Amino acid sequence: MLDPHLFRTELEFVQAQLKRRALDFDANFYTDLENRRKAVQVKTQELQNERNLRSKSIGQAKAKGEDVQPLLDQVQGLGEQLKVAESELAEIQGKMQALMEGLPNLLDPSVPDGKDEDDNVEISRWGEVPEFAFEVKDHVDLGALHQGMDFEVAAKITSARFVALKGNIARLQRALVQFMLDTHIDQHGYAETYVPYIVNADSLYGTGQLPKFAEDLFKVSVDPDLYLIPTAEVPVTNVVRNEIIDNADMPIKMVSHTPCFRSEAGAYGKDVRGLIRQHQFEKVELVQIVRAGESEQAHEELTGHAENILQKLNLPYRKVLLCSGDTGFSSTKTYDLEVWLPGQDKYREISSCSHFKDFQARRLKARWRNPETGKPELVHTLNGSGLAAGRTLVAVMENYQLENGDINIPDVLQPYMGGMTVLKVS
RNA sequence: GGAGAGGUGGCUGAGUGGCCGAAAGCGGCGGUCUUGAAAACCGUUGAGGGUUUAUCCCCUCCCAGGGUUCGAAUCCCUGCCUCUCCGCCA
Repeated sequence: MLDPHLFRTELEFVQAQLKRRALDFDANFYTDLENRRKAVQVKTQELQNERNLRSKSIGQAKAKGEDVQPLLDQVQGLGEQLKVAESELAEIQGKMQALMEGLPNLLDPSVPDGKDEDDNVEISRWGEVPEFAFEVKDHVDLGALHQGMDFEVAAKITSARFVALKGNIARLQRALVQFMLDTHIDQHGYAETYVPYIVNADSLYGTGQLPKFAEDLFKVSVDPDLYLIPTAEVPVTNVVRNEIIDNADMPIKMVSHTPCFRSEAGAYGKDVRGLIRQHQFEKVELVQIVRAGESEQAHEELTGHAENILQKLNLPYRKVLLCSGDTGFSSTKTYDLEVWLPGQDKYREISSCSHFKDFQARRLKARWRNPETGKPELVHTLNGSGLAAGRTLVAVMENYQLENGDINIPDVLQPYMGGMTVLKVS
């Protein structure tokens, strides 16, 4: 949610900024609503004040043993007036709320204008794209060769866009997760966090998935409304919902490994082969809750933490700054990390690191107490994949493959694989 | 699943219709004292919003949502959550 104060003081600026999102914000509609809100709110509060004063005098008169009937006669009808005013106010506020919560975050000035992913800006590249002296296999063929990746059996168990992993391939994914967690905990200073995988609507509202993106979610219960998490961002960031955090506890850095569930509505026909786009996948997520002045630097650092995983795995990747048209609803600025996939002969997203400023915090009512002012202030939130484990598994398999289909195990993963150095095709 | 007890400020906890945004204690902040610190003492200390240049003033909030009433933390209804005991279970 955007700062309502900004709308009142710098409406043209907001309008111009939303235009970068290809959003035509109707300022007249807003101004109209806002003027009505102001008038009705003032009127309502005046009536409330009058009611309070009169009620108080009735109380005092009664205490003195006076006859209160004349006073009671005076308040005749006031309750009805107030009821009308209050419901009118509630209606206007509801409309205002609906308008505001549908608006995306304003983009950071450094975000380039553009229409879609083709206009994203490459910031850097790391690593050598491997040259193979043989025809490379993609992870689907490699997985089949190792009898470790079975899409048919998954489809039988549930439906399309799921996978069953077996044997060393399953273990390799687990090794990746353990390695990522240990690195973020021991080297990057994150606190391991275990959270529920089913969340309520308030939590999804807080991070911005609801009310706009309900169709992307798996709903598992109607009463109460509960959903499978699309990312650990939701439960982990909601740790601080409705909290006022002590200065001493800031900044908060949490890392969590969870499965993620996405309905992928509207993605039919995209990435139908393999592990790239599934309804369920494993991800290690980094979340930071920081002071306003620290968030930009935190964003760079957090992205660096995700990059460090790729570097330790020696996987070639590039860092991309998303353009205005590709930046997510809640984000003010997002870096994507794209790993090289030999099976596709291109870079594919493996991590998305976003900075939300106070956009989520305002929805979450997540604040910290600034010791300088003694007052609560909205925190800034950030998150990023560190990394998507399923896609990392794909990247390792494809980049580390040998001609006969064997897969070398990256050095850093070998301790997690019982000392194995290579996965042999049996 | 059955029975009972509860949800009040940063925390503990009093408050059963008006004098309550709310006692007391703890914690925090400021001060006195002290070379400094501790202790002691004094003062101060919830959040959100409206109006305003600002002060002032006003409104809302005692788990959430409804209701009763001139007036609700307090009474009624619904929901959610927590705790205790029993049963069951990993």
